Amino acid sequence: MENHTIRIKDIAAKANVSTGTVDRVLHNRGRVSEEVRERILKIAEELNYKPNVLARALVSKKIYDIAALIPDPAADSYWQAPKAGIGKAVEELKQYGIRVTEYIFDPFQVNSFLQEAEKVTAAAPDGILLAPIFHRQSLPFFTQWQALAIPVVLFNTQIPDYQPLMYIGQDSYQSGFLAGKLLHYGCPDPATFVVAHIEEDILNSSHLLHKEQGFRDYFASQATTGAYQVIQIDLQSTSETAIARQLDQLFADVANIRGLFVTNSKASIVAEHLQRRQRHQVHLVGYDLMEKNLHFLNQGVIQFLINQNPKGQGYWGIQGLADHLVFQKLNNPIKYLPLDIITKENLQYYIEADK
Amino acid sequence: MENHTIRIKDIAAKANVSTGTVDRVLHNRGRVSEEVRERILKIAEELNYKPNVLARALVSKKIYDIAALIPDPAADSYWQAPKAGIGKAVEELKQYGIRVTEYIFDPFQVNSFLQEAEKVTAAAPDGILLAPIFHRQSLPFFTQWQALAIPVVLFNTQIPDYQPLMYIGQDSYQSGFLAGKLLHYGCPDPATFVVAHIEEDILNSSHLLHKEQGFRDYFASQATTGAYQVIQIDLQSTSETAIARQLDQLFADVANIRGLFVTNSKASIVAEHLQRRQRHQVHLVGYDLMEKNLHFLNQGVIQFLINQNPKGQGYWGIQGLADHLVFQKLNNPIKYLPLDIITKENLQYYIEADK
DNA sequence: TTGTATGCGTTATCAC
DNA sequence: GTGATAACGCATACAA
Repeated sequence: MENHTIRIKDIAAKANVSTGTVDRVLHNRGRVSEEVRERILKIAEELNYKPNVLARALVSKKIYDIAALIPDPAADSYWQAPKAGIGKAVEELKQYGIRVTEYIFDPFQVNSFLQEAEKVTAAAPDGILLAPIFHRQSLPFFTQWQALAIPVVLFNTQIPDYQPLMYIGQDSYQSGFLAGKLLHYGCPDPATFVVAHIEEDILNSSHLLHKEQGFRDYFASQATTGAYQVIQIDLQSTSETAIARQLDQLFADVANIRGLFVTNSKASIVAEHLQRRQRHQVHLVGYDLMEKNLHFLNQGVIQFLINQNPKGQGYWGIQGLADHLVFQKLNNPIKYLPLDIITKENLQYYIEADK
Repeated sequence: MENHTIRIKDIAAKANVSTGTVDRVLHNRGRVSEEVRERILKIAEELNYKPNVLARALVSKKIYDIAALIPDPAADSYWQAPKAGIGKAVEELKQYGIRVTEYIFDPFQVNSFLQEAEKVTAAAPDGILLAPIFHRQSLPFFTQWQALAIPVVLFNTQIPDYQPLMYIGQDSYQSGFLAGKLLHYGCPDPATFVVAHIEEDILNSSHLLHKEQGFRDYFASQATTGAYQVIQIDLQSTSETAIARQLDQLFADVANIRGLFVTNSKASIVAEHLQRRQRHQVHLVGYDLMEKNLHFLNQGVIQFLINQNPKGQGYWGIQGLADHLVFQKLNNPIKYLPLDIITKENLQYYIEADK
């Protein structure tokens, strides 16, 4: 009864060669006769050899440098969470030689992104984690990095027509679909629902359009179709009260609005307005556990938040890169994180959740 | 610039002793003069020494035997998931010397539990993971195992007045509270809501009573209190159609029932009845992603399921034991898993979720 | 009471 | 082309 896990030594013995030779074929370093090579490969296969990761990490002095190209949390606090997730992954993986250098850009300054991306290229890291919020501007870098054979993991925003090593994030379309369900369930009677985009460059943000499409399709898919109307509004805060004015106008123009769906993490801006105008009959669904959102969730102004699990996105992004670089494990190229439904009553278990 | 992580050798050099001596004080094996002992401890502290887990696991031939005392999935398929979670954790931890032996008991046979628990005691494992669904019968074993200094981790069911190494599971009370919210949000008008316990020995299952209490308290906490009535029903299926009869009786006796809350994983039993009787206006909330439940979730008969994350419970249970046994890491004694809200539209991301 | 030597499985550097 | 062999950091049997 062979109980012990089989090691390089075992396959060396079985093949009548030394461990050095086995190692050379297992790592494709050549300098091995074809005949021996095939024999060893076959035996390794038969014995179902699995390298001991611990021993490998212990002996390997190789440091894997990963560049994390992420927006500045100081400019938009949403990005605190992915940063925290990255930190958590680093903590777990540093003993395996994973190092992460962060390149922080201003999410409102394209130039800042371009600068930092250039730095990343110059640093020639072993892997790149990136939130490609500037769609168009990201594309040339992808081709650069591809040419340099640097694996890239994307999170937060999916980029059509580009296949990274991995994408980590949510299915935007389905999350909009879910938002439709949540508003509909709380208001089954015929009504008008509003999709609100806030302070976004919509045309450069296809994922927000996917959310809107999912939302519209939910209502279109209901049997009693026609009873629901979905309209869209694009809120830009050029001045302090600009958004308030736009919303007042909306409610003046459109009758029977019973629900609003905010497609990014800024539902609190709408919530504040609803509360001030005492529009208790209007339900509100948004994204992300931002402090301000939580305030209005607890007040009952926001009914549900869909958690994009931003911390998990950072965490799994680094993990995915590590799987590729050190563990040679291949993952599914798309990792959709769950669409967590957060309400006042289950919030507490998500704010301290680790992953 | 000292960059490398500090090792036993480093502190040995600094203390002018050998690595063997340092090792002896670090592991409290005695045979070291008090003077040297203190010096070493102080230096280790100063240098912030952290043992290299990899090297330790590599060299240690110690096998940690963990006994998992769990109900038979064949008797109640709910228990498949914790079993799968245990398997996943074992897969990740076996290279650290973690072995798990499963002791499977019939969840409907107290004697079966007693037998298996005795076996566990006889096996004298290094740790125990247990779903204590037989409350009273578990208690004497806890004292036995405590006397033997075997760490115990509980999952699924919290036991009052007993402090295990860790409890993994949900906050039953809060999940009932959440169920109240979900039914109320979908039916804000005055109505009657029913708490249904199915095929359970209620008096021996305090966690179900906690769910009921949370549910009741939700409605009691609403401003418009008095508008909602909450009643309880205990469904026992002595015969094929017994439950159908009880439910028919319920709807005959009580007017204006708009929602049902099933406190265990058997909401599908109620769902089947609601569908047959075409009671579309009655909402249904239950627990767990059982195949039958998913069927009715997709049919729209069940509106929401609260996911107890049973796979995660098994997974984190073993992880918690491993943290204690091999990594010497101390965890919070209570790990409440999130109350995941599952609906048709976000289901897909939970059925294949890994943890 | 203390120090030395050996091995865990893998990698990498040498000689041959 | 191939096979010894030394290291990685830690644990431990044994020698001193």
